[in-house]
Amino acid sequence: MDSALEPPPAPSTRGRRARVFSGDDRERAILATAERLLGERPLSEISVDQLAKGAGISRPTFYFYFTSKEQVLLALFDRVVEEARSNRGDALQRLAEDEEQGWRDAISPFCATFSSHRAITSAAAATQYTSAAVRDLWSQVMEQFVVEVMEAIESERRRGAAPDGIPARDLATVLNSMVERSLFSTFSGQTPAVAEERLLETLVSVFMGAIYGRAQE
Amino acid sequence: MDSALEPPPAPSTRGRRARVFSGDDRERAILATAERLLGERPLSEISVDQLAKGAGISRPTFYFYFTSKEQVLLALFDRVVEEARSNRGDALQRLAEDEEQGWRDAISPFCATFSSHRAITSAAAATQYTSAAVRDLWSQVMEQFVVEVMEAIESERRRGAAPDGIPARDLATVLNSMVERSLFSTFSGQTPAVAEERLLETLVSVFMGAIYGRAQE
DNA sequence: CACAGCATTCGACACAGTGTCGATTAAGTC
DNA sequence: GACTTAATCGACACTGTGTCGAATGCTGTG
Repeated sequence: MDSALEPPPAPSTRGRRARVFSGDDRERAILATAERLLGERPLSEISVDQLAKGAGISRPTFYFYFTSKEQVLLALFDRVVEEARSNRGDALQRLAEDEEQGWRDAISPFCATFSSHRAITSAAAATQYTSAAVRDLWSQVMEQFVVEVMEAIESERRRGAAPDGIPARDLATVLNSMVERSLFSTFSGQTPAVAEERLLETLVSVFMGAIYGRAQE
Repeated sequence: MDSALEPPPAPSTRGRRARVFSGDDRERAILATAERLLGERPLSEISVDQLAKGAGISRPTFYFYFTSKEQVLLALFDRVVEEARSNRGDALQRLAEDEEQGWRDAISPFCATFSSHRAITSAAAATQYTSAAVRDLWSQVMEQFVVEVMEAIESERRRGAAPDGIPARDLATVLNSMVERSLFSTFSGQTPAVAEERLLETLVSVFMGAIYGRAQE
């Protein structure tokens, strides 16, 4: 089972491609192969040839669909990012009801998305250092989370629930860095790392202390 | 200015070069070249040939000194780690006098070391994903810091200065992840990142809140 | 001083991976 | 049936890695 697709998919009639495989099929096969292989080894140890073979095409044909293997990862990661965005909910809008539960509900879907696509997210985190395109997408995603957390902190301070302190943007940034790095450590089995089942509670605890806890009085 | 060391006597271009440098000189020249080039671009964009040329030797000769370019980074990083260890001081032993100042003094040398060797530490952080040897050394270093922070937290809890809560080891781990990732973001100029001059205060503030701050009572 | 042995050096090779070009095929269009 | 276009791949040029074996000079011994 080297090929991700076997011969006869129903000759669906969309468009004008009743070829053996349509271009879309091939593109999906490449993406599926990449996701499978990323579960086994990092992108740096996966060659374009292996992606092509896995999708049942030759190496030059791969370049008909993607300009590099990094672009494949980018496409996969893009889908994960979309999923994360649609899952994120409005927990941060309901902090006034129950602060701790609100933060937990805000962080949780982030963890869940990372967890269920750990091969892709881990690869994306690692490939930041190699590919500018991946780095840009990653930092755009992080920027969005930082802004959301920052606004939530400011809102909590305005309503008097959280004390003033260091700039909300700075606080949101380091907390976000903590979540990012901790998720990566835990889900890629590094040492030291927090056990998966305690990670969410640990992160929520630091958020609570950092945002609401008044340092030594 | 390609060669890190110029041969004092001008030997004939052709044929074997006269032995003007000892092996130690050459090894140092390779390390110096690597450090210089890492200031300009990541390790993945530096070839063995460029390291060799920079040290005034041919590519095969490079392999007489190091088995790969990752080993060069490992040697550089090892020296930084030693420096960090010798600079770390005993601030965590003096938390009882002034908690906030104690944590600041404990985190500060860590920041300083990272800062003054940012090319090497950034490269080491990035190369974790490529090289198992670098990853092992890095996680060994992180493990040491986590243990020190964990013991300090436990000590603060014992003396009643900090409330009990989540396991000290877990707390120490995520705080360490935060420091690591924040330093990396800031010193490699990523977005989002905290400005260098506010980073230490921001980190200390989160430490104080997470360790001493009682979440909502 | 000769010469053996060791440290050091590099040319040349084999190999793996990347990215491109041009020719070729087959599907759909007119 | 000729034309167009999406899709395909063989072959090539190139970059980088790691190894081998043959030089070359230095150092110490007799």
